[in-house]
Amino acid sequence: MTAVTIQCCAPIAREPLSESDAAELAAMLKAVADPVRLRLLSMIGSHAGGEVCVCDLTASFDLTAPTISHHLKVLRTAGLIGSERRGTWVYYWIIPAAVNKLGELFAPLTKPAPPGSVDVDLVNA
Amino acid sequence: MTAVTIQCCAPIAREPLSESDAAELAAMLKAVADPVRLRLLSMIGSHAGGEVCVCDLTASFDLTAPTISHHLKVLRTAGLIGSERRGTWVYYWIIPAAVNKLGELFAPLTKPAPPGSVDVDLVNA
DNA sequence: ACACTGATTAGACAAATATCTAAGCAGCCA
DNA sequence: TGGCTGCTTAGATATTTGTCTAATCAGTGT
Repeated sequence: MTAVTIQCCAPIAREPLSESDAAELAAMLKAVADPVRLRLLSMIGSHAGGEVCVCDLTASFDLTAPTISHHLKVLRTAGLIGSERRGTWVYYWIIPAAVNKLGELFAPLTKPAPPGSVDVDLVNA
Repeated sequence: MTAVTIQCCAPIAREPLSESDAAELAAMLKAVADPVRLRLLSMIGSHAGGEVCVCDLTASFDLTAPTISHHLKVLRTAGLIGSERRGTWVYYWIIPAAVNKLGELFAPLTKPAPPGSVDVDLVNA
């Protein structure tokens, strides 16, 4: 299905990143480099149905609603999630292309995998 | 210290991260969520021979030596690179297992999809 | 219109951080 | 020994950031 992989950069261990690519990627990484946002992203991304209501997220944290809202905004601004209001509630979903982009950045060099087929199996050990 | 945990977590879109896993991963991500450190990491990781002398890194940046040293320390503390002094110079190398760990975090879920599995259905259960 | 709930925005503040200068440490070489 | 170079540590500072409270916006239902 050739997942939509925004092409940006080679894996980090293949060639040096340009200054601008590094800046762009660092901005995305900064968005996920927070425990709360990481959990939010995984909650949203792993949720059956592909969408999560904010109301289902806040309960899992010991934080106020504005704080959760702030973190969601950071993720959204970074292009990692999308959102839409439907009636009373606001729903969030993950944007796979953006997440894939990060995955490719740290992809191992043992296998120069073309987009779509990532066969990381060294987890087995 | 930086416990070198080779394997840690399922991809971010497979299941919600635990609080402690999120904290551990966020610490690693924070280390790479900086343009300078990203470039340093890619310079080190992509260098032929697997090692780079600090003296070869500083020239590429418009920063003072102590600042570069600081960033290298952050990467080293996060377990992403190793270092050793040999004579006059200090060499750095990448630690692939740590980088792979990040790659797996953002790995796409294309593979473990048995027929009729939960894909992206917009049905509100 | 009004009240109520869900979510975001605005503003404030403490904590973390990226950068610098100055100082210290480790090897080389004359 | 002394001086020189490469790198790190220490301390200071301005900026960024995570969190809160208070206020505001958006929808629903009397």
